Amino acid sequence: MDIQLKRGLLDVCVLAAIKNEDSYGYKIIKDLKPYIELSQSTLYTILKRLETAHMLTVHTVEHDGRLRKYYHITEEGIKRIDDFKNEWNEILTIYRFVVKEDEEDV
Amino acid sequence: MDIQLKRGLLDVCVLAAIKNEDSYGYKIIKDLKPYIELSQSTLYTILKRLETAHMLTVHTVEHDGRLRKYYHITEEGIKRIDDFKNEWNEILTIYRFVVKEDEEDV
DNA sequence: AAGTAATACTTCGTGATACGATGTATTACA
DNA sequence: TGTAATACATCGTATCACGAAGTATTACTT
Repeated sequence: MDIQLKRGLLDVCVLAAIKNEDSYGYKIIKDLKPYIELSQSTLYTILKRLETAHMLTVHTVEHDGRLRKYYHITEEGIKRIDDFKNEWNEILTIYRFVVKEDEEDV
Repeated sequence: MDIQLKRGLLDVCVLAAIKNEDSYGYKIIKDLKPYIELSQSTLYTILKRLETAHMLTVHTVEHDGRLRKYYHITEEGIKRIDDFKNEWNEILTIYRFVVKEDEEDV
């Protein structure tokens, strides 16, 4: 998929991935794989960004002798998903414009 | 609207705006305004990028004593719109994932 | 006649971002 | 013994949207 189209979707996808259950980096990548592929460097960049924006909190848990960083969504993170759902209507309007122009002469 | 969400849509919108009739910068901005707002600096950056990518061609026409640069879509530009329409299904899948996760506990 | 809005294109600088490359470290399995 | 899987971190880079500022003409308003 076009890189540019992914932008704007990535943050929300990550938030959606941790919304119902706290999760950690490696699992998030695997969970999202069927929908959107993202590399580790991309994911950790996003997680750090979302943490700075207070959309999630982090807590470290020991698991099988190694550390895992679990990410927990905050109220602001939930609001971010809501905002996205509202913005979706604008996206749809734009999509319809493109299709309309495209089919005008078919 | 979220800046990131606009990315990926911008290029295609501009191409859609010139698809049925050659147009020029100032008019493109006005035509797109109801759907997506973009500044002059943004638009001209996009037009230059699309020209470099051979998705459109430029020809200058004198109009009322001043020069106007008309943009004409190419086959590749038309293909770009087609590609976008295909990618739209992936976007929809992602959208549905976000909504599904979001409504799981409602 | 003077001033302002609209038309029309250009360039510069900047912050945000996705991602490849690379590194570290442990566990599981062949 | 080796390799894949698990798990997180950092650096550098190219791309990009956009504000700011500039240039120049036409059209209107006062």
